[in-house]
Amino acid sequence: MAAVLALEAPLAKRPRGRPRKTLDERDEGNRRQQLIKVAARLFRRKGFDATSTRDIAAATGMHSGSPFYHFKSKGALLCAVMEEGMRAATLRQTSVLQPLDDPAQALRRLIRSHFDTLLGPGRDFIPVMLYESRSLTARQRAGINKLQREYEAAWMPVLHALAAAGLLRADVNLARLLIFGALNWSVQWFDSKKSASLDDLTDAAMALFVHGEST
Amino acid sequence: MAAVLALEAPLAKRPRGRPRKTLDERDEGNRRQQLIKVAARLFRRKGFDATSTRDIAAATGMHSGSPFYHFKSKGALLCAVMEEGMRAATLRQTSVLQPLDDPAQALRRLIRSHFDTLLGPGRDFIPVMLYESRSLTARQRAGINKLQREYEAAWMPVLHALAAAGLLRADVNLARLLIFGALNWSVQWFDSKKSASLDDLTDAAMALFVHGEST
DNA sequence: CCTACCGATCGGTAGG
DNA sequence: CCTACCGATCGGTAGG
Repeated sequence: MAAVLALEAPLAKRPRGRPRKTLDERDEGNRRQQLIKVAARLFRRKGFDATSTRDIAAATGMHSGSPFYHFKSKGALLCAVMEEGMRAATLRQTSVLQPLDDPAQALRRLIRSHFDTLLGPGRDFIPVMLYESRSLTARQRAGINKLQREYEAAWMPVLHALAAAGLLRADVNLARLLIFGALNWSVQWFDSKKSASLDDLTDAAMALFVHGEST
Repeated sequence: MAAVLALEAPLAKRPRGRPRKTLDERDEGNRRQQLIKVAARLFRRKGFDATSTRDIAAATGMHSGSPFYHFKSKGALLCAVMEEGMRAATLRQTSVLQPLDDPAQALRRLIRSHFDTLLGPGRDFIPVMLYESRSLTARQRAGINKLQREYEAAWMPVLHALAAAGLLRADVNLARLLIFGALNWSVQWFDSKKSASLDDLTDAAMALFVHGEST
C-alpha cells in the first residue's frame, strides 16, 4: 500500500499549478534550457526591457517567481542566452572549415555559416546578442566580447590571404568590420518567406566583397 | 506703476521651478526642439524603454509631467526624433549630389554623407531610428519607412549605373541591403577618438564594394 | 508648464 | 518550483 502511494504520488501532485506540458517534456534539469530558449524568442521579438520575467515564466509554464530559482537575475538570463548563442555559432563555424579550401572558398563557407547562425530557423540567440548587449553589466559584456573575438579570429587569416592575392581591397580590419556589418544587418530585413535563400545571400555577399573574375 | 509691474512680471516669476537655462535659451517655442534633442541623446545612450520621461524632463530642465504638454505620449516623442533625423539626413544627402559626377564619384559622396549622418558629432537621431523602430506603432513605422524609402531612392540609379559598368557585382537590391548594413553597423563600433576618420571609412567602403582598377 | 496624484507593472525575495 | 508579497518606478492625467 505504501509502495503504491509512493509510485502514484508524482502523478497525484501534478495539477497544482497552471497547465503543464506533458510529463515527458518536463524532464527535470532541462527547465533551465527551456527558459533560455523561451527568453531568447521573447527578447528578440519584444526586446529585453519590454519583456517581463513574468512573460518568460508564463511562456515556459512556470509561475512568476520561478525563473529566479534558475537564474539570479533577469540580466543573468540574458547573458546565458548570448553565451548559448555564441557556443552554438562557434561550433557551427568550426565544423564547416575545411583544410584544403582556397581563401575564397573558406570565406564563402564562413559567410554561409554566419548567415545560418543569424537567419536559420529558430535562431534567436545571436540577434539578441547583437541588439541587447547594452543591457549587460560591464563584466558580462567583457565575457561575451571574448567569445566574439574568438569567433572572429577564424576570419582574419582568410581575409589576409584574400588581401594578399588582391581579391580583397581595403584595410583588412576595416573590411572585417564592414563585412560583419553587412551580414549582421540582415537580421533587420531578411524574410525567410521571401524569395532570396541563404545561398542567394551568400552568393551576393561574395560577389560584392571579393574582386576578380568570378568566385 | 502698472506699466513697471507689467514689464518686470516675467522676471519676477521665473525662479519658481528648478534651475533653468538663461532666458536667452528658453526662447519659448524651442522647448519642443530641446525635448527632441535631449530625448535623442538619452534614447541612444540607454535605449527607449530604459529612458523614462522623467529622465528626459529633468535633462531638459522641466518637471516630470511637462513633456506631455508638448508630446501626447513617449512614443510620439520617439517618432519625432526619427522624423527630425530623416529630415536632416535627406537634406544633407541632397545637398551633396552633383549632376556631373560619374557613378563611382556619386557613390562616394552618398557613402560619405551617410557616414556623416550616422557618425558626425552630436548625431543621435538616426542611430535611434535604426535601433528603436520596434517601439513605434504600426502607423508610425509606416511613416518612417516612407522617409527611408525616399532617402534610399537616390542610391538606386547610382548602383544600377555601377552594375551596368561592371563595377558592382551582385544583384543590385541585395547589394543595396548589404551596403547599407555595412555602413549602418558602424554605429556599433565607430569611435571618433580612434584613428580612422570618416574619410578613411569612406575609402575602405569604396575599395571593398567597387570593383575595377582603382576608385 | 507645474503640482499632485493614480493605476499598473516590474524585478526580486522569503518561506515553504 | 509555488505563494504571497514588497518597494520602486513608470507613463500619463486633471486641474490649475
